[in-house]
Amino acid sequence: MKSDKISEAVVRRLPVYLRYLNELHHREVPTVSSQELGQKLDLNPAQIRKDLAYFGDFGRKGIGYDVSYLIEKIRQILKLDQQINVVLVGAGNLGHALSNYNAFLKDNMKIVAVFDAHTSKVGSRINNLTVQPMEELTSTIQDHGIRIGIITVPDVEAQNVADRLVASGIEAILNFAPIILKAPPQIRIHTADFTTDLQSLAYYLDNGKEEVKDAATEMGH
Amino acid sequence: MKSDKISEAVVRRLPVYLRYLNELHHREVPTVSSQELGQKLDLNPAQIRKDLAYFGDFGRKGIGYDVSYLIEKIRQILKLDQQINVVLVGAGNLGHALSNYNAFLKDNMKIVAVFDAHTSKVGSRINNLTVQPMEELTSTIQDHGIRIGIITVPDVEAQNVADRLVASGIEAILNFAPIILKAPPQIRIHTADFTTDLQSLAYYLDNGKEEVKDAATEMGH
DNA sequence: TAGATTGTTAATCGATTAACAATC
DNA sequence: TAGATTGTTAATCGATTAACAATC
Repeated sequence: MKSDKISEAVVRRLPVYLRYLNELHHREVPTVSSQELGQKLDLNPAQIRKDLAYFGDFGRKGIGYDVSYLIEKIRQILKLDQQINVVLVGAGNLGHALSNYNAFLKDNMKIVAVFDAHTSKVGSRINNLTVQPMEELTSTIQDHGIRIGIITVPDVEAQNVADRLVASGIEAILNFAPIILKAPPQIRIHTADFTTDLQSLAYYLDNGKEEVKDAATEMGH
Repeated sequence: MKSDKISEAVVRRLPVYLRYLNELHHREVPTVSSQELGQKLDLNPAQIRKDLAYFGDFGRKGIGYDVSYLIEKIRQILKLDQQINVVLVGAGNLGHALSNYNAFLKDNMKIVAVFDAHTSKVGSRINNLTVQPMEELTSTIQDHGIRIGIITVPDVEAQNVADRLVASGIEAILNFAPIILKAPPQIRIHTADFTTDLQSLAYYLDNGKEEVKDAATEMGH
């Protein structure tokens, strides 16, 4: 166990582990090896062991990892052992879709407020939350101890919304607007930009179309 | 110019460059340096030059890059100089939200068909497309020459949908279900999983809360 | 005990950054 | 010409993987 600087790549894999561990737990599987995890998650077993070892000695030699115990530990590491309140800004289609994922975010993250700058949206109900006007942003964030903001507004408004979230004391932002947000360095920003995802996929389309059939032998399922 | 193996990291930056270049073009800026690009996109200028140099000598020493020319080149590299048809499977909230992004995907990617397994959804209109039943999946993909599939179904259905997309001749998949899909290696899969994004953000929340104020000096805006 | 599997070190691999000659 | 900026090589940095002693 060492707690130097954990790389973002490691941190991003933890929720992936957690998700599959939850599935195992649901199936009442008591233990799992890095081998099995690696196979299921398309990762190198050594990498998984190393990732986990950054945070503690969670496994048992010859046995593997106790599923329930590892779930508990990863949830602690990710701070999902406490409720984390989230605010969503932008009550459009995407914001609407995300607010429905509260069920998914069961691990103690919860969207507790929704905001929109447009009066046409304010007051409408989204998934038993009432869309609030931007004027109430700061007070709501502070009153509810909201720590994470999700931005689902059009790109031209995104930086302004980010600035307001930061000014209101938010600590991290998940940004769905296709723009690079600027913020103070202590604010963590993840950008979820599926236009970028989709366009980079296009690169891998095979225009040649020749030797595609040969490669089809090794099926990974 | 070398065309060995381009790493995925490089490919994923290209759409980011393209997006900002489009903005510059819109503002009628004629040329841009790697320096300026780096500043705006939070990337090292040397990295940008290197990324672009994989594909050709697009810049001019002492001048920088011609915006229009670079846009043209990147679109060619990403294969966005041709129309790429996309199918979306899963007409729930998220699918609905994404189908509205057709405007965003202006660079010649187009969602041309939407499918759902549930009879309650089939026949309804989404963004002037009619939701089709799964039985028509293969024929529609083949008739429209659809090459990319977007999966927005619940996680338990995702692998099955992926298998059917692959069997229908799709070449790449953008997966929004929180699951690791298995597919033959020649099928490119990108997973856009915002529960993972959000949970990894939680890690960076500062529970100490002490020296936050000091770090707030260097504002990146 | 024998087999399995961890935690960790060392080796490898790959990606980022610095530096600079070439040149617009 | 002098200043700016590319393309590219070399140096650095970091992440992944292999290997194996420790041990359940």
